[in-house]
Amino acid sequence: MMYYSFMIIEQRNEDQIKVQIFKALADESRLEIIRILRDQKGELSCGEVGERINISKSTASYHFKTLREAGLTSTRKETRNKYVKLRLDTFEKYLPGFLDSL
Amino acid sequence: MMYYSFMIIEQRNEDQIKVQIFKALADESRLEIIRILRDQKGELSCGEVGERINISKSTASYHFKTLREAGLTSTRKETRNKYVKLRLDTFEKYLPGFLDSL
DNA sequence: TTCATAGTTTAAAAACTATCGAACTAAAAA
DNA sequence: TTTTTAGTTCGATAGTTTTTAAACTATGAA
Repeated sequence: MMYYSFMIIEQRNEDQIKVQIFKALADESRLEIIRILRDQKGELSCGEVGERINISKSTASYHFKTLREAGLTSTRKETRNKYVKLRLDTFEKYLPGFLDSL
Repeated sequence: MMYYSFMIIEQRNEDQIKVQIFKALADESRLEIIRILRDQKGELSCGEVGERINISKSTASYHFKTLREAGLTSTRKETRNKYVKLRLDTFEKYLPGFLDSL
């Protein structure tokens, strides 16, 4: 029997993924961001979203990172802007029906 | 126009309720507790649940309080024990489909 | 009454989270 | 080339969360 180092690199398990998602959702500013993105039915730049909820740009950036790392949003960079949208696949998989009730 | 003091007691709004629920769900021990209670399809005492996931009784008590205050569980005291069960109404209202996928 | 059991509360430490301004980076506009 | 714009990163700070041991409460058993 051979042991490979990659064997002990424990894969992030499903509960840890869920915990990360719930942490990302457990903040009023981020719920607002999600609601804005849902209603927009498309992409918005980080700046446009940040403006609407009145937080500093560094705080906004922090929230976008939190959402992105939880797999709840994806971003696309175009010229100077960064466009954010919801990852509907993640919402569907882990929180079916949630977006409609938000 | 008359003003009543209760008018300015701002009602805990829906987002705050959701944030509290997501905070309660954002912990591996509590996800385990919820899974145990779901599979039990009935009540268990706090002690019985705590034993199954190997945490100290004060930590267990803290987690039960967190879940209860988020409206995710209810408890009934009988003799020396306190029996916990899920509040399916809350799960249905805020997280339809979640329990099945947990 | 005394002892044991089940659970809560408290206090404190350690880890984590949210926020902001300032400095920074990269790309577009002048 | 220089300046402006959009966003990220850093450092500091204030507040929150998780955990444990110890003290406490309430109930049932001996």
